[in-house]
Amino acid sequence: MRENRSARVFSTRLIDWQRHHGRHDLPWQNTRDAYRIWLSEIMLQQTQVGTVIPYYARFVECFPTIEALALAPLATVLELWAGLGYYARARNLHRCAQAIVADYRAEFPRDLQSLCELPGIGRSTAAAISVFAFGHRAPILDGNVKRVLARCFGIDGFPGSAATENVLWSLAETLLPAKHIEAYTQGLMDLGSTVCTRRKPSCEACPLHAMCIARLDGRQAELPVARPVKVLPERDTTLLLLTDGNRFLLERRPPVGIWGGLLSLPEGTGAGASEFARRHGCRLLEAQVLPSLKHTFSHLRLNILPLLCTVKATPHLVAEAGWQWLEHGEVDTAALPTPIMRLLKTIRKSIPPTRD
DNA sequence: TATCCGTGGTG
DNA sequence: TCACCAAGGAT
Repeated sequence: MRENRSARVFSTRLIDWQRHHGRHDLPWQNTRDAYRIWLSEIMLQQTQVGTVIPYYARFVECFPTIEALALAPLATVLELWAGLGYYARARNLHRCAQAIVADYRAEFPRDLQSLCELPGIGRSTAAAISVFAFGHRAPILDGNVKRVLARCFGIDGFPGSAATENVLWSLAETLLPAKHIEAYTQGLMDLGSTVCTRRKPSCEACPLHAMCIARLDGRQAELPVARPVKVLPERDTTLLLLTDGNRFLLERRPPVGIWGGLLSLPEGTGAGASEFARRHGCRLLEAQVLPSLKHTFSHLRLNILPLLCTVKATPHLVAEAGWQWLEHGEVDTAALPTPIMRLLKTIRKSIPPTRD
């Protein structure tokens, strides 16, 4: 009974706050187009709004409908996704579009269970689509919501742990209002990203401040409980950067794993550079060790040691399957991971174009 | 179930 | 420079 009243206060204040202070003009708002809502939700997974906006615009322009996306080659999808990270999302996006076209006549299923079974759509994303596209009652639980709930209800425990996450899901379910589910759901995310921020939350502007346990106890800085610290493993890798002055030699990465499906530079050793060049129809002219660059993933610190190999390519050389000679001018639009993209752009500037 | 998956913002 | 993490999902 008390729980119900608390839930009503929570949702009522949040909905009212969202109407006056929430975000209403993001590119994927003010539509019930499930395709666009889905696309935005996938891009927004672990990714901030400001980063997503330009990618979302390019996708909508290039693929106005889910059929257009389903019909596109995966390589094209990856090119547009390059730089956004978590590339499994792009592969799942493409597979999901094809599944919806093939199995659902290009219309998104309207029930939560069917949505959850589609590639790349988990419980929270399925709920967001249900709410914003269909107006259905379903709880989301992203990083913003976890933070708001952990503070407001004083939930101890790291939200990434299964036990704490279960508590948060139950809470999210309990709090759902009977009406205005869209404003409620959007309000939860807006509050988390603009008021109940990770550091220095603006509690004076919060519609929940009177009932927020973290604020009442002065524990805003301690909740939600931070991830347990662990040292990231570190790895060195030598990347071979073959160029004949006009082109770079790129390798298609395996479909799963780091940078899955993208083009990248082949791993190798300095000692094998000459043999490597010969195997690709080139003669090694000069090898130059470039300054190393560090790249931190969510689970790994990679120390990249680039080896610039200037080669003489045989005329009309064609790359083998899985390999690709990329013209210097094609670098900007290729499906390259960000550090490789940056590296190639840097090198390109320092290499005078050669003529045959 | 804990780990694997990118990148950029922020202080 | 560095830690921490953001509209999470798959395995």
